[in-house]
Amino acid sequence: MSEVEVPLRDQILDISRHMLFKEGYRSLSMRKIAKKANVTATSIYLYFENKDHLLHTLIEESVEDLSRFIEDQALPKTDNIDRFKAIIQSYVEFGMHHPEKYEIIYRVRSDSMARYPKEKFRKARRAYELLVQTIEESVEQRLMEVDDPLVAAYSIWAQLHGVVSVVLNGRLDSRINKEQFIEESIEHVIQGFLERASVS
Amino acid sequence: MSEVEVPLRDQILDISRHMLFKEGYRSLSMRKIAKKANVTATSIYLYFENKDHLLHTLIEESVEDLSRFIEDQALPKTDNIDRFKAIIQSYVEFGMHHPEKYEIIYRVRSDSMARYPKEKFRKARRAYELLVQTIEESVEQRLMEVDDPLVAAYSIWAQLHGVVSVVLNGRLDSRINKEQFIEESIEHVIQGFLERASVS
DNA sequence: CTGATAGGTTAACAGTGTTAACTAATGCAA
DNA sequence: TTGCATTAGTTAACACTGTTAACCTATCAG
Repeated sequence: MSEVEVPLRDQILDISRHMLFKEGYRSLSMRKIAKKANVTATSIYLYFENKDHLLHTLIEESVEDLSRFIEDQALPKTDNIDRFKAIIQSYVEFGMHHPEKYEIIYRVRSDSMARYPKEKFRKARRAYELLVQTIEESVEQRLMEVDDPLVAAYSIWAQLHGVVSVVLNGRLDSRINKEQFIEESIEHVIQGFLERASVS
Repeated sequence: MSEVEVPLRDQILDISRHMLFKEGYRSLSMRKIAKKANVTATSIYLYFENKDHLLHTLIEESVEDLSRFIEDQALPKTDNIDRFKAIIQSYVEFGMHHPEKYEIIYRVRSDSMARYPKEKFRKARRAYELLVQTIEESVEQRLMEVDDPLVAAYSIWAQLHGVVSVVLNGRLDSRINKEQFIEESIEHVIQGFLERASVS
Protein backbone atom coordinates (compact mmCIF):
# COMPACT_ATOMS: atom_id res chain seq x y z
CA MET A 1 0.00 0.00 0.00
CA SER A 2 2.73 2.45 0.96
CA GLU A 3 5.78 3.22 -1.07
CA VAL A 4 8.61 4.03 1.28
CA GLU A 5 7.16 2.28 4.33
CA VAL A 6 7.49 5.08 6.85
CA PRO A 7 7.37 3.64 10.39
CA LEU A 8 3.99 3.81 12.07
CA ARG A 9 5.38 5.61 15.09
CA ASP A 10 6.55 8.48 12.93
CA GLN A 11 3.29 8.50 11.01
CA ILE A 12 1.38 8.84 14.27
CA LEU A 13 3.53 11.77 15.36
CA ASP A 14 3.14 13.52 12.02
CA ILE A 15 -0.59 13.02 11.93
CA SER A 16 -1.01 14.14 15.53
CA ARG A 17 1.07 17.26 15.05
CA HIS A 18 -0.92 18.17 12.00
CA MET A 19 -4.33 17.44 13.49
CA LEU A 20 -3.45 19.23 16.69
CA PHE A 21 -2.73 22.44 14.86
CA LYS A 22 -5.52 22.17 12.32
CA GLU A 23 -8.39 21.09 14.51
CA GLY A 24 -7.21 21.89 18.00
CA TYR A 25 -6.62 19.85 21.06
CA ARG A 26 -10.23 19.16 21.83
CA SER A 27 -11.03 17.19 18.75
CA LEU A 28 -7.83 15.19 18.79
CA SER A 29 -8.68 11.59 19.53
CA MET A 30 -6.80 8.34 19.42
CA ARG A 31 -9.38 6.86 17.10
CA LYS A 32 -9.13 9.75 14.65
CA ILE A 33 -5.36 9.59 14.59
CA ALA A 34 -5.56 5.85 14.06
CA LYS A 35 -8.06 6.16 11.23
CA LYS A 36 -5.80 8.59 9.38
CA ALA A 37 -2.96 6.11 9.74
CA ASN A 38 -5.18 3.27 8.48
CA VAL A 39 -4.83 1.42 11.70
CA THR A 40 -6.87 0.76 14.84
CA ALA A 41 -6.67 2.99 17.88
CA THR A 42 -5.07 0.34 20.01
CA SER A 43 -2.09 0.17 17.72
CA ILE A 44 -1.02 3.58 18.95
CA TYR A 45 -0.49 2.02 22.37
CA LEU A 46 2.22 -0.16 20.92
CA TYR A 47 4.34 2.96 20.50
CA PHE A 48 3.04 5.33 23.17
CA GLU A 49 2.03 4.53 26.69
CA ASN A 50 -1.06 6.71 26.43
CA LYS A 51 -2.38 9.90 24.90
CA ASP A 52 -0.42 12.12 27.27
CA HIS A 53 2.83 10.42 26.44
CA LEU A 54 2.12 10.88 22.77
CA LEU A 55 1.58 14.59 23.36
CA HIS A 56 4.66 14.83 25.54
CA THR A 57 6.73 13.40 22.74
CA LEU A 58 5.44 16.13 20.46
CA ILE A 59 6.18 18.74 23.10
CA GLU A 60 9.76 17.59 23.56
CA GLU A 61 10.25 17.63 19.82
CA SER A 62 9.11 21.24 19.64
CA VAL A 63 11.06 22.40 22.66
CA GLU A 64 14.17 20.95 21.07
CA ASP A 65 13.41 22.80 17.81
CA LEU A 66 12.87 26.06 19.66
CA SER A 67 16.14 25.70 21.56
CA ARG A 68 18.06 24.93 18.45
CA PHE A 69 16.52 27.79 16.53
CA ILE A 70 17.48 30.30 19.20
CA GLU A 71 21.00 28.93 19.47
CA ASP A 72 21.45 29.14 15.73
CA GLN A 73 20.48 32.79 15.74
CA ALA A 74 22.22 33.87 18.92
CA LEU A 75 25.47 31.95 19.19
CA PRO A 76 27.07 33.63 16.15
CA LYS A 77 26.75 36.99 17.92
CA THR A 78 29.87 37.79 19.90
CA ASP A 79 28.72 41.03 21.51
CA ASN A 80 26.61 40.30 24.56
CA ILE A 81 23.96 42.92 23.92
CA ASP A 82 23.63 41.74 20.34
CA ARG A 83 23.26 38.22 21.59
CA PHE A 84 20.74 39.31 24.17
CA LYS A 85 18.64 40.95 21.49
CA ALA A 86 19.06 38.00 19.16
CA ILE A 87 17.73 35.58 21.75
CA ILE A 88 14.65 37.70 22.34
CA GLN A 89 14.12 38.31 18.66
CA SER A 90 14.48 34.69 17.69
CA TYR A 91 12.17 33.45 20.44
CA VAL A 92 9.37 35.58 19.08
CA GLU A 93 10.31 34.78 15.52
CA PHE A 94 10.06 31.08 16.20
CA GLY A 95 6.58 31.53 17.63
CA MET A 96 5.47 33.47 14.59
CA HIS A 97 7.03 31.21 11.99
CA HIS A 98 6.26 27.86 13.60
CA PRO A 99 2.95 28.41 15.37
CA GLU A 100 2.09 24.73 15.24
CA LYS A 101 5.20 23.87 17.20
CA TYR A 102 4.95 26.79 19.58
CA GLU A 103 1.34 25.99 20.36
CA ILE A 104 2.19 22.40 21.05
CA ILE A 105 4.68 23.54 23.65
CA TYR A 106 2.50 25.96 25.52
CA ARG A 107 -1.10 25.27 24.78
CA VAL A 108 -1.11 21.53 24.96
CA ARG A 109 1.14 21.64 27.96
CA SER A 110 -1.26 23.45 30.21
CA ASP A 111 -3.66 20.57 29.78
CA SER A 112 -1.45 17.54 30.00
CA MET A 113 0.93 19.32 32.30
CA ALA A 114 -0.25 17.66 35.47
CA ARG A 115 1.13 14.31 34.46
CA TYR A 116 4.22 15.72 32.88
CA PRO A 117 7.45 15.08 34.77
CA LYS A 118 8.96 18.52 35.37
CA GLU A 119 12.54 17.31 35.10
CA LYS A 120 12.03 16.44 31.47
CA PHE A 121 11.91 20.07 30.59
CA ARG A 122 15.24 20.78 32.17
CA LYS A 123 17.00 18.82 29.50
CA ALA A 124 15.89 21.08 26.69
CA ARG A 125 16.56 24.32 28.48
CA ARG A 126 19.68 25.20 26.66
CA ALA A 127 18.21 28.42 25.30
CA TYR A 128 17.27 29.51 28.79
CA GLU A 129 20.71 28.80 30.15
CA LEU A 130 22.19 30.73 27.26
CA LEU A 131 20.05 33.72 28.15
CA VAL A 132 21.09 33.53 31.79
CA GLN A 133 24.73 33.43 30.83
CA THR A 134 24.35 36.32 28.41
CA ILE A 135 22.70 38.45 31.07
CA GLU A 136 25.37 37.55 33.61
CA GLU A 137 28.11 38.68 31.28
CA SER A 138 26.24 41.81 30.34
CA VAL A 139 25.86 42.71 33.98
CA GLU A 140 29.57 42.23 34.56
CA GLN A 141 30.21 44.57 31.65
CA ARG A 142 27.81 47.07 33.24
CA LEU A 143 25.58 47.02 30.18
CA MET A 144 22.63 45.80 32.12
CA GLU A 145 21.28 46.27 35.61
CA VAL A 146 19.42 43.35 37.12
CA ASP A 147 19.28 42.01 40.66
CA ASP A 148 19.44 38.38 39.66
CA PRO A 149 20.20 37.09 36.15
CA LEU A 150 18.29 33.87 36.79
CA VAL A 151 15.18 35.80 37.69
CA ALA A 152 15.65 38.29 34.90
CA ALA A 153 15.96 35.53 32.31
CA TYR A 154 12.83 33.81 33.49
CA SER A 155 10.99 37.09 33.55
CA ILE A 156 11.93 37.74 29.95
CA TRP A 157 10.81 34.27 29.00
CA ALA A 158 7.47 34.88 30.65
CA GLN A 159 6.97 38.28 29.10
CA LEU A 160 7.81 37.03 25.64
CA HIS A 161 5.52 34.10 26.05
CA GLY A 162 2.72 36.49 26.89
CA VAL A 163 3.40 38.50 23.79
CA VAL A 164 3.60 35.53 21.45
CA SER A 165 0.61 33.70 22.84
CA VAL A 166 -1.64 36.72 22.66
CA VAL A 167 -0.93 36.91 18.95
CA LEU A 168 -1.20 33.19 18.24
CA ASN A 169 -4.46 32.87 20.13
CA GLY A 170 -5.92 35.63 18.02
CA ARG A 171 -6.65 37.64 21.12
CA LEU A 172 -5.06 40.77 19.74
CA ASP A 173 -7.23 43.85 19.60
CA SER A 174 -8.48 44.13 16.02
CA ARG A 175 -7.38 47.77 15.89
CA ILE A 176 -3.80 46.73 16.46
CA ASN A 177 -1.40 45.78 13.71
CA LYS A 178 0.27 42.48 14.48
CA GLU A 179 3.74 43.37 13.25
CA GLN A 180 3.71 46.68 15.06
CA PHE A 181 2.62 44.97 18.25
CA ILE A 182 5.42 42.45 18.08
CA GLU A 183 8.07 44.97 17.17
CA GLU A 184 7.17 47.41 19.92
CA SER A 185 6.74 44.67 22.49
CA ILE A 186 10.20 43.38 21.78
CA GLU A 187 11.59 46.88 22.07
CA HIS A 188 9.92 47.48 25.40
CA VAL A 189 10.97 44.17 26.84
CA ILE A 190 14.55 44.89 25.86
CA GLN A 191 14.34 48.42 27.17
CA GLY A 192 13.15 47.08 30.49
CA PHE A 193 16.52 45.48 31.04
CA LEU A 194 19.08 47.67 29.38
CA GLU A 195 20.98 50.57 30.86
CA ARG A 196 19.93 53.76 29.14
CA ALA A 197 23.42 54.17 27.73
CA SER A 198 23.26 50.98 25.72
CA VAL A 199 19.96 51.58 24.02
CA SER A 200 20.70 52.04 20.37
CA MET B 1 -33.02 19.05 52.20
CA SER B 2 -31.31 22.43 51.90
CA GLU B 3 -31.66 25.25 54.34
CA VAL B 4 -31.60 28.49 52.43
CA GLU B 5 -32.60 27.02 49.06
CA VAL B 6 -29.85 28.52 46.94
CA PRO B 7 -30.86 28.45 43.24
CA LEU B 8 -29.56 25.48 41.28
CA ARG B 9 -28.01 27.73 38.63
CA ASP B 10 -25.83 29.40 41.25
CA GLN B 11 -24.98 26.09 42.83
CA ILE B 12 -23.79 24.78 39.46
CA LEU B 13 -21.59 27.83 38.96
CA ASP B 14 -20.09 27.54 42.43
CA ILE B 15 -19.42 23.85 42.11
CA SER B 16 -17.93 24.24 38.65
CA ARG B 17 -15.65 27.08 39.70
CA HIS B 18 -14.45 25.06 42.63
CA MET B 19 -13.96 21.81 40.75
CA LEU B 20 -12.26 23.57 37.89
CA PHE B 21 -9.60 24.96 40.16
CA LYS B 22 -9.21 21.92 42.35
CA GLU B 23 -9.16 19.15 39.79
CA GLY B 24 -8.45 20.97 36.56
CA TYR B 25 -10.29 21.32 33.34
CA ARG B 26 -9.80 17.80 32.16
CA SER B 27 -11.67 16.06 34.89
CA LEU B 28 -14.54 18.50 34.91
CA SER B 29 -17.60 16.70 33.65
CA MET B 30 -21.27 17.54 33.54
CA ARG B 31 -22.09 14.36 35.42
CA LYS B 32 -19.65 15.14 38.22
CA ILE B 33 -20.97 18.65 38.61
CA ALA B 34 -24.49 17.30 38.66
CA LYS B 35 -23.68 14.68 41.25
CA LYS B 36 -22.25 17.28 43.61
CA ALA B 37 -25.44 19.30 43.23
CA ASN B 38 -27.55 16.19 43.90
CA VAL B 39 -29.11 16.37 40.50
CA THR B 40 -28.82 14.63 37.14
CA ALA B 41 -26.50 15.85 34.43
CA THR B 42 -29.33 16.83 32.14
CA SER B 43 -30.62 19.34 34.65
CA ILE B 44 -27.62 21.52 33.94
CA TYR B 45 -28.95 21.98 30.45
CA LEU B 46 -31.99 23.73 31.87
CA TYR B 47 -29.72 26.60 32.86
CA PHE B 48 -26.84 26.42 30.39
CA GLU B 49 -26.97 25.69 26.70
CA ASN B 50 -23.98 23.37 26.95
CA LYS B 51 -20.69 22.88 28.73
CA ASP B 52 -18.99 25.68 26.85
CA HIS B 53 -21.68 28.17 27.77
CA LEU B 54 -21.35 27.17 31.38
CA LEU B 55 -17.62 27.83 31.20
CA HIS B 56 -18.16 31.10 29.38
CA THR B 57 -20.39 32.26 32.17
CA LEU B 58 -17.62 31.57 34.63
CA ILE B 59 -15.13 33.38 32.43
CA GLU B 60 -17.28 36.50 32.19
CA GLU B 61 -17.76 36.50 35.92
CA SER B 62 -14.00 36.42 36.49
CA VAL B 63 -13.22 39.02 33.86
CA GLU B 64 -15.69 41.32 35.54
CA ASP B 65 -14.04 40.71 38.92
CA LEU B 66 -10.60 41.40 37.50
CA SER B 67 -11.73 44.64 35.91
CA ARG B 68 -13.37 45.84 39.08
CA PHE B 69 -10.38 44.93 41.20
CA ILE B 70 -8.03 46.93 39.02
CA GLU B 71 -10.36 49.89 38.92
CA ASP B 72 -10.69 49.86 42.69
CA GLN B 73 -6.93 49.99 43.09
CA ALA B 74 -6.11 52.40 40.29
CA LEU B 75 -8.88 54.96 40.10
CA PRO B 76 -8.09 56.55 43.48
CA LYS B 77 -4.62 57.44 42.20
CA THR B 78 -4.58 60.89 40.67
CA ASP B 79 -1.01 60.96 39.42
CA ASN B 80 -0.76 59.18 36.09
CA ILE B 81 2.45 57.35 36.82
CA ASP B 82 1.07 56.19 40.15
CA ARG B 83 -2.04 55.00 38.39
CA PHE B 84 0.05 53.29 35.73
CA LYS B 85 1.95 51.41 38.39
CA ALA B 86 -1.21 50.62 40.31
CA ILE B 87 -2.83 49.03 37.27
CA ILE B 88 0.16 46.82 36.67
CA GLN B 89 0.53 45.96 40.34
CA SER B 90 -3.12 45.12 40.82
CA TYR B 91 -3.31 42.97 37.70
CA VAL B 92 -0.58 40.75 39.04
CA GLU B 93 -1.99 40.90 42.54
CA PHE B 94 -5.35 39.69 41.32
CA GLY B 95 -3.72 36.75 39.63
CA MET B 96 -1.84 35.83 42.79
CA HIS B 97 -4.73 36.27 45.19
CA HIS B 98 -7.49 34.81 43.04
CA PRO B 99 -5.78 32.11 41.04
CA GLU B 100 -9.01 30.19 40.59
CA LYS B 101 -10.57 33.15 38.83
CA TYR B 102 -7.49 34.09 36.88
CA GLU B 103 -7.06 30.56 35.63
CA ILE B 104 -10.64 30.41 34.52
CA ILE B 105 -10.07 33.46 32.38
CA TYR B 106 -6.92 32.34 30.64
CA ARG B 107 -6.55 28.63 30.92
CA VAL B 108 -10.07 27.54 30.26
CA ARG B 109 -10.39 30.08 27.53
CA SER B 110 -7.77 28.62 25.29
CA ASP B 111 -9.79 25.45 25.15
CA SER B 112 -13.31 26.67 24.74
CA MET B 113 -12.10 29.77 22.93
CA ALA B 114 -13.01 28.59 19.48
CA ARG B 115 -16.71 28.83 20.15
CA TYR B 116 -16.46 31.95 22.25
CA PRO B 117 -17.89 35.06 20.63
CA LYS B 118 -15.08 37.60 20.61
CA GLU B 119 -17.36 40.58 21.11
CA LYS B 120 -18.31 39.36 24.53
CA PHE B 121 -14.87 40.23 25.81
CA ARG B 122 -15.11 43.80 24.67
CA LYS B 123 -17.76 44.52 27.22
CA ALA B 124 -15.52 43.78 30.19
CA ARG B 125 -12.50 45.61 28.94
CA ARG B 126 -12.77 48.55 31.19
CA ALA B 127 -9.42 47.92 32.81
CA TYR B 128 -7.73 47.83 29.43
CA GLU B 129 -9.32 51.08 28.36
CA LEU B 130 -8.22 52.62 31.63
CA LEU B 131 -4.64 51.59 30.94
CA VAL B 132 -4.77 53.03 27.43
CA GLN B 133 -6.05 56.31 28.76
CA THR B 134 -3.45 56.42 31.51
CA ILE B 135 -0.66 55.87 29.01
CA GLU B 136 -2.05 58.50 26.67
CA GLU B 137 -2.04 61.09 29.39
CA SER B 138 1.40 60.08 30.59
CA VAL B 139 2.76 60.49 27.08
CA GLU B 140 1.23 63.95 26.84
CA GLN B 141 2.96 64.81 30.09
CA ARG B 142 6.21 63.46 28.64
CA LEU B 143 6.52 60.92 31.42
CA MET B 144 6.47 58.03 29.02
CA GLU B 145 7.69 57.37 25.53
CA VAL B 146 5.64 55.01 23.40
CA ASP B 147 4.76 55.01 19.72
CA ASP B 148 1.16 53.99 20.20
CA PRO B 149 -0.66 53.83 23.55
CA LEU B 150 -3.07 51.19 22.29
CA VAL B 151 -0.21 48.92 21.34
CA ALA B 152 1.72 49.69 24.49
CA ALA B 153 -1.26 48.84 26.69
CA TYR B 154 -1.82 45.54 24.97
CA SER B 155 1.85 44.74 25.16
CA ILE B 156 1.81 45.32 28.90
CA TRP B 157 -1.25 43.11 29.24
CA ALA B 158 0.51 40.36 27.37
CA GLN B 159 3.72 40.65 29.32
CA LEU B 160 1.94 40.61 32.63
CA HIS B 161 -0.10 37.63 31.58
CA GLY B 162 3.08 35.80 30.79
CA VAL B 163 4.49 36.59 34.20
CA VAL B 164 1.37 35.59 36.09
CA SER B 165 0.70 32.44 34.15
CA VAL B 166 4.20 31.14 34.53
CA VAL B 167 3.79 31.35 38.29
CA LEU B 168 0.29 29.93 38.43
CA ASN B 169 1.15 27.03 36.20
CA GLY B 170 3.99 26.13 38.52
CA ARG B 171 6.42 26.45 35.67
CA LEU B 172 8.78 28.64 37.61
CA ASP B 173 12.32 27.46 37.98
CA SER B 174 12.59 25.84 41.40
CA ARG B 175 15.68 27.89 42.15
CA ILE B 176 13.68 31.08 41.81
CA ASN B 177 11.77 32.70 44.65
CA LYS B 178 8.21 33.46 43.60
CA GLU B 179 7.89 36.83 45.29
CA GLN B 180 11.22 37.99 43.98
CA PHE B 181 10.26 36.92 40.47
CA ILE B 182 7.01 38.83 40.59
CA GLU B 183 8.49 41.94 42.09
CA GLU B 184 11.37 42.15 39.65
CA SER B 185 9.18 41.32 36.68
CA ILE B 186 6.83 44.14 37.56
CA GLU B 187 9.75 46.51 37.91
CA HIS B 188 11.19 45.56 34.54
CA VAL B 189 7.87 45.80 32.77
CA ILE B 190 7.36 49.27 34.20
CA GLN B 191 10.91 50.26 33.40
CA GLY B 192 10.34 49.21 29.81
CA PHE B 193 7.86 52.02 29.40
CA LEU B 194 9.03 54.85 31.61
CA GLU B 195 11.37 57.68 30.78
CA ARG B 196 14.54 57.32 32.81
CA ALA B 197 13.76 60.54 34.63
CA SER B 198 10.56 59.20 36.16
CA VAL B 199 11.95 56.00 37.58
CA SER B 200 11.76 56.30 41.32
C1' DC C 1 -61.31 20.80 38.13
C1' DT C 2 -58.48 21.59 34.14
C1' DG C 3 -54.49 22.69 31.92
C1' DA C 4 -50.18 24.85 31.48
C1' DT C 5 -45.68 25.52 33.13
C1' DA C 6 -41.35 24.94 35.77
C1' DG C 7 -38.10 21.82 37.12
C1' DG C 8 -36.70 18.08 36.99
C1' DT C 9 -36.08 12.72 35.43
C1' DT C 10 -34.74 8.25 32.52
C1' DA C 11 -32.96 6.13 28.50
C1' DA C 12 -30.34 6.41 24.75
C1' DC C 13 -26.68 7.80 21.10
C1' DA C 14 -22.33 8.51 19.55
C1' DG C 15 -17.99 9.33 20.89
C1' DT C 16 -13.87 9.08 24.25
C1' DG C 17 -9.25 6.68 26.51
C1' DT C 18 -7.72 2.36 27.73
C1' DT C 19 -7.20 -2.73 28.69
C1' DA C 20 -7.18 -7.73 27.95
C1' DA C 21 -7.13 -11.25 25.00
C1' DC C 22 -6.52 -12.83 20.59
C1' DT C 23 -4.39 -13.55 15.72
C1' DA C 24 -1.34 -13.59 11.94
C1' DA C 25 3.13 -13.18 10.14
C1' DT C 26 8.01 -13.20 10.45
C1' DG C 27 12.60 -14.95 11.74
C1' DC C 28 15.50 -18.14 14.04
C1' DA C 29 17.20 -22.44 16.21
C1' DA C 30 17.11 -27.53 16.23
C1' DT D 1 11.47 -28.79 7.82
C1' DT D 2 9.46 -28.34 12.08
C1' DG D 3 8.56 -25.70 16.18
C1' DC D 4 8.89 -21.64 18.96
C1' DA D 5 9.19 -16.82 20.11
C1' DT D 6 8.67 -12.29 18.86
C1' DT D 7 6.56 -8.48 16.39
C1' DA D 8 2.73 -5.90 14.85
C1' DG D 9 -1.32 -5.65 14.63
C1' DT D 10 -6.48 -6.91 15.63
C1' DT D 11 -11.43 -7.35 18.14
C1' DA D 12 -14.30 -6.82 22.04
C1' DA D 13 -15.20 -4.72 26.01
C1' DC D 14 -15.34 -1.28 30.08
C1' DA D 15 -16.24 2.87 32.06
C1' DC D 16 -16.56 7.18 30.96
C1' DT D 17 -17.86 11.69 28.16
C1' DG D 18 -21.44 15.60 26.15
C1' DT D 19 -25.91 15.89 24.52
C1' DT D 20 -30.81 14.93 22.98
C1' DA D 21 -35.57 13.35 23.13
C1' DA D 22 -39.12 11.92 25.66
C1' DC D 23 -41.23 11.54 29.87
C1' DC D 24 -42.86 12.60 34.65
C1' DT D 25 -44.65 15.37 38.48
C1' DA D 26 -45.56 19.09 41.53
C1' DT D 27 -47.25 23.80 41.56
C1' DC D 28 -50.29 27.33 40.41
C1' DA D 29 -53.74 30.25 37.51
C1' DG D 30 -58.34 30.51 35.46
